[in-house]
Amino acid sequence: MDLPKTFDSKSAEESWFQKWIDLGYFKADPAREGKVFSVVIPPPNITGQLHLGHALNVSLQDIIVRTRRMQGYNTLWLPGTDHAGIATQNAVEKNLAKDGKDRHLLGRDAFVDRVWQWRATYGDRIMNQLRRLGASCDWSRERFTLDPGLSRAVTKVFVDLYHKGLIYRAKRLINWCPRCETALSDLEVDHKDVAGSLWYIRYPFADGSGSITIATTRPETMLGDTAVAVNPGDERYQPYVGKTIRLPLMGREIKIIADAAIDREFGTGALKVTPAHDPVDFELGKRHGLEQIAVLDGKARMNENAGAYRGLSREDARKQIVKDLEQAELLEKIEPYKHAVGVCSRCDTIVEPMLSEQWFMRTREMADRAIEAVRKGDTTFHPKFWENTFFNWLENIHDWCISRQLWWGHRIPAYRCARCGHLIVAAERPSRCAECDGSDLIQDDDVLDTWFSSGLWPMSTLGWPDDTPELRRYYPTSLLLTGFDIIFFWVARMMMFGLELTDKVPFKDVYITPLVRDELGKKMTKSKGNVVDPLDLMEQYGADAVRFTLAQLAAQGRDVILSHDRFAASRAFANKIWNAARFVMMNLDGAPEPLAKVEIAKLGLAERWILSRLDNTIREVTRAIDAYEFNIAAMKLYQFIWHEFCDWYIELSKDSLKAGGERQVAARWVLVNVFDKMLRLVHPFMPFVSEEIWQVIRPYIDEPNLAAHLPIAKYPEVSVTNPLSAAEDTAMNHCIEATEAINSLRSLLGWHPGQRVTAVINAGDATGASELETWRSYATALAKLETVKLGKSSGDRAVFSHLAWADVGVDAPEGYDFQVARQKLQKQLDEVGKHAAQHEARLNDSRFMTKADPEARVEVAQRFESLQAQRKLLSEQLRQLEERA
RNA sequence: GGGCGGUUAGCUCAGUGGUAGAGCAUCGGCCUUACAAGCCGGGGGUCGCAGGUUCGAAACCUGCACCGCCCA
Repeated sequence: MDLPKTFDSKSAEESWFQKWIDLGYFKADPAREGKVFSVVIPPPNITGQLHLGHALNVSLQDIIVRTRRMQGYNTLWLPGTDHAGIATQNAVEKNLAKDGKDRHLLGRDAFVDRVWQWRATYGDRIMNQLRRLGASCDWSRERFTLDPGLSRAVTKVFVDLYHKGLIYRAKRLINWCPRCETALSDLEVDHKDVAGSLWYIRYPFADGSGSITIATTRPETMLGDTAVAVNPGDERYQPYVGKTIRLPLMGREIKIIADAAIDREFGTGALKVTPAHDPVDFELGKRHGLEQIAVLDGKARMNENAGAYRGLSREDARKQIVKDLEQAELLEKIEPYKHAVGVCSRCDTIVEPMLSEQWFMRTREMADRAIEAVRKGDTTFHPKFWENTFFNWLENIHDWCISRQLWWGHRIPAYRCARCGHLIVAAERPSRCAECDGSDLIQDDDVLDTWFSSGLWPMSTLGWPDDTPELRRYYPTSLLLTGFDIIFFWVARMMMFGLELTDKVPFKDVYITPLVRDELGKKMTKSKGNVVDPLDLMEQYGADAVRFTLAQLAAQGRDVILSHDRFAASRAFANKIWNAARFVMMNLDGAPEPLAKVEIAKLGLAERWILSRLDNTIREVTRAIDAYEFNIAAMKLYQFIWHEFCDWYIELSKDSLKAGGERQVAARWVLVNVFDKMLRLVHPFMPFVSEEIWQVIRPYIDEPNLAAHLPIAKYPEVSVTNPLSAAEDTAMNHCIEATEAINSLRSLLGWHPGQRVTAVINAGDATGASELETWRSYATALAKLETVKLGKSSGDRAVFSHLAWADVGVDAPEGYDFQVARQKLQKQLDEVGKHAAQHEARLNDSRFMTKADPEARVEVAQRFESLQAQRKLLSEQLRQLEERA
């Protein structure tokens, strides 16, 4: 069968993925026997487009899922998306705004219909992009956080936790986004440093006896001030405590109070207190029983409590107030001041701390259980240091504000009686009020935080609260693989919910992926314009190369820094495998299908060597994947396939293939056998190229019940008995070292690469002779030798290279300038001399000789001897070269 | 302000106490019938800095610097 000269990634990607789906290879069957490996995808937003974070995430998940599937596990990888309350609502509102409309114009039901339409159009986009990457999810089980089943779970949890007292309603200072017009949780607020100002404002005493100067970063909130506070230990202000102030611009009388929380160093040491608009002031106000006066409305405009400033935006109000204070000569000074402001993580608008009645979840006990579960090792993080981040957040967690003033999401199952005001929390809308029997029950307008539903994801996607076969079989899941930025949003909340609702951790392992950065090491953000689109990369290099590169770069504990060279190298790697396949196929002309098995004992040294190297690769790749060391697994595969299989075994097989007869039969069998296993190992990393090739190799594979396609082929296992003895292993290593040394000398001596040369090997002991015979033909082929002799120099034209176990010499061509070789040998001698001196120094060091391990002493002594011998030989040869030069 | 991670070849990274490595890039030579997205060979590093522990430190400890991130 003829294969084209280069690998066409596109056609392979298109043809195979659909076929695998059609054949149902990725479908999970809870009824099947066997060990379980289950993963739920961290659900991306339906608003999202595939970015490199997803690509990395999904590539790594797919690598481990495909490996486990091939290893015979009952494997489930469940895909899906979350409804992304704020983000999706924003997207649809933006579209409406284009037509000059807003959601209020449409009304709630019509607007929600619009969002569903939007989802129908765009909601599958990211899932389709994951398919292009080759994600072997069970696509028949795709879930969405607003699916009926998942919504039922959300409602049940809300109702149950409410009745347990873990969910409650309270009036508190919360984070409010005036653009989204909704409450936010602490996590949805980002902190940004801004170059602001510190305004020093004089607050006159009511009795006209003077004034006290306060410093603030937010002069506009002074309209809501209900006190001025100083530290009780601050001598400067002690006499003023208890005095009354007339609040400028408002004329209200407020008191000066003392509180230990006041930082004397900040500003003047006297602070205005605005309990309705500042978290610190809120607490302070509670301690001192201060009035809470809100001066801003939901759009962050000054409200009816703001007197003359009513209707102004907070920005305009600030300007006007500063101006007015200046005019009243109450503004003492303005200093530049850098401070942090909270912004909405969705729309970047500055968040307003607002006094508001919201739903909260009590988190302390749930957080403690989650911490305990990780401490006990029920769930383990990889890399482990992320556990600190997890603990730290949970230890300092506050109650979670879970209500959002949005229309897109799970509406809160709470109903208020219009007649008596009684509150009922129930899964189904009650028909009558339990208190007054009134029938006019109004459901709470608010919806739940999206993370409330995604926190239930590992359970709800498997059918919880019902006791389904899926839940019994696949929960708790084996692994959650996600980015560190999601530790709080998902991991922590899934842990809290999982333990609270099922008494089990939701996943055994948590693998935290690194952050993907651009080639300059910068975080990719839309605003920087440095975002690399994985779809472009796939277009350019192929999905296999993208996957393989991401796996290679995913070293634990490090960020992934992109490098186009790496992608190109991976594409070259795919092509290398492709061409190795062409070689194998070219040599299977006329071979029986399948090939008859050849006994290991009848194989040549090279054949048994490559089988042994294959075993080694299987062992190391399997171990690395088990430890989530994807980069190491990728590296081992690369090393084996390119260097051991292609560079050495394919080259060595050529002779046997030409020879015909039993040697050809044996070489063909080894080629197919190794190639088959190799493709199976590489398949989880590069699913498309491996399948494309495996299909043409497959007819030659002799295996009972051989799978039709790679995704369900058996994962390779290490041979029961090593095909290679220790002595043979040594022999083959000698062969490789000698060949490399000879090639190096050929180059040094200026031989044309095609020219056959004469080499001599001086192994110095009797075993060398018989060993050489086992690999003489290999070295002859790969080092392009005319002859290779054993023993001392063949004459006066040889130049030597020194290996630990032998000297290897190559004859120089006519007219060769021995100065070149001399320089080279001198360099070698310097190197050996340096090392010898280091070893000698140790042996002469009495402290080393008395304190070092006995084995270390012996080792150093032996090495020194060997180095000395090398040094002697090198000097000798240098002397000879000098005679010639 | 508190915490975490990183600093090894031009680039991207391995390397957890005993002779500094890989891939890419670079340089020299090769169109050797699987592959020029290739083959063979070469050059290139005071392992961020300063102390300490140790017979011995790229590795372990302390401090510092720089880069990045998280939390407040």
